[in-house]
Amino acid sequence: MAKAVARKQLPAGITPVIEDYLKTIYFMAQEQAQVKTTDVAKRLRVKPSSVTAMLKTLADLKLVEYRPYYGVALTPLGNQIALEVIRHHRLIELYLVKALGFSWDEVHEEAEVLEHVLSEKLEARIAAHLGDPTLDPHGDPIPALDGTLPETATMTLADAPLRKRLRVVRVRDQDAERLRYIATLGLVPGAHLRLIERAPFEGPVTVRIGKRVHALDSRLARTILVEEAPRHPS
Amino acid sequence: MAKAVARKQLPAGITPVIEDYLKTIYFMAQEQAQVKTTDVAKRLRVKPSSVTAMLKTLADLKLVEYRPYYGVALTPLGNQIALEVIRHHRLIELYLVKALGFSWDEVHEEAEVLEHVLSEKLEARIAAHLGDPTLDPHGDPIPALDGTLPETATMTLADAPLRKRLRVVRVRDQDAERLRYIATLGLVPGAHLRLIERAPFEGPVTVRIGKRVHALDSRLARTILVEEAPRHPS
DNA sequence: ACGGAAGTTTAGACCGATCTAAACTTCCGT
DNA sequence: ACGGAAGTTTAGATCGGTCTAAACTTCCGT
Repeated sequence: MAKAVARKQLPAGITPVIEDYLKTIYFMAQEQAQVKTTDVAKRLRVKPSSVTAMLKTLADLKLVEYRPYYGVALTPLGNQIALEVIRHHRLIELYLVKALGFSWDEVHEEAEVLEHVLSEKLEARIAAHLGDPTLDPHGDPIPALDGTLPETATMTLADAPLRKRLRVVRVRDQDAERLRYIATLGLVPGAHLRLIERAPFEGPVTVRIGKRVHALDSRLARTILVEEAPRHPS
Repeated sequence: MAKAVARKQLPAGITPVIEDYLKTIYFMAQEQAQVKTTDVAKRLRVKPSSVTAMLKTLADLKLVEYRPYYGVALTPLGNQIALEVIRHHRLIELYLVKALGFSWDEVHEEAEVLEHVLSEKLEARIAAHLGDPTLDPHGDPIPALDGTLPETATMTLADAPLRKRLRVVRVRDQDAERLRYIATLGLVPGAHLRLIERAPFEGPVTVRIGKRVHALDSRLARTILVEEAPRHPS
């Protein structure tokens, strides 16, 4: 009982909250050049002043480079920790689906909590049990132990070529409702489809999956990553 | 990200720390009539003054009955929460052994952390996956959802009858080192043995397990619960 | 080139959980 | 029956993480 949560090796005082900040900064850095206080605050649903305070703490711990009024960036150490947490998250998501029958829209929430308390030992057993997987249930790449991140396709359904045979490789969404909707369309990783039509002015996109045809909002289409599929059906 | 950890239904502000206090008080109450501040402090490895502070908090939350200078006892509500946490703990222990190949000496530590973050949904899936088990890997009973606790044998190896055929039903120890030792002796739940001799003055106890004979310290023997085994081998 | 809006940081407070040091109870042995 | 040791509680501090309110920067548009 009581005993402190032992953390692998490096820095001692890494709390779940710190892990969340690092993860957030990590994700935002690959969406925008400058990661700013307010952005972090919005994502984490805290006030900007709280973020400022935490950024100072993180800077003291050498986890981020923080320049007041300008922005923040992860140090190599901060980056490594972010990737470890993301690895935990995605391993857990996949495990819950594969081993315990969760659906892909349920696992994000669970993983959000568990990622912070997964011991190295448990992580290893889970990874082994899954055969050292590289993709989670949404097609998101699972960082390897050495911090390597398998890169995946970058073409979205919103700008894929018409008429070609495509395969869904990744669905970049964590909202349970939308994921359920997307699943009813059959737009899960591995699914094959063709882009029939793209309406102008960021309008909806029409796809055929099997025999069914669906119109998709372009914002939704932009969250679905695809690649050109090799000659003929699965 | 961020989102608060939603707790089932009843009281809102139940933190992991509170859960640990409740669990501790629960266990101590069945070992001794009076649960006193210092005892709790020792078990949780905090100072007595910290315990006093927390007991007041718990009393405000109607989780305990606290009488200064005398002692503390769980209310029905506190008891219920303690049992929920214990259920989590033991389900997790069993799951780690059955599903992920952990050994019985590794699981306590893991469960100690995970018990506080297990969602109701995950608990349900794990319980179902295990077929709604009633005993964890050490033979400790798993509280049912309704708070029912399957009672197990109370006869210890230290005061079991000589020469009779016995079966180990429970090993009341959480120390990894000792558990490993006990396992090498084959004294795991389900094992059969006979008590050969009991040295006087709380001296060691001699047992035969299969063909092997071992002398056990009486304190160790007292942590091993047995029952008389029905006619003939497993 | 400069004034104001938007964004950011500082100052100060709070809460949960812990600590140390000091005061207070309890109770046991004489 | 009472004095002291052991146990317990109070008082006040600290730490992590958050908040509000006020001050300060940045930068854009005129």
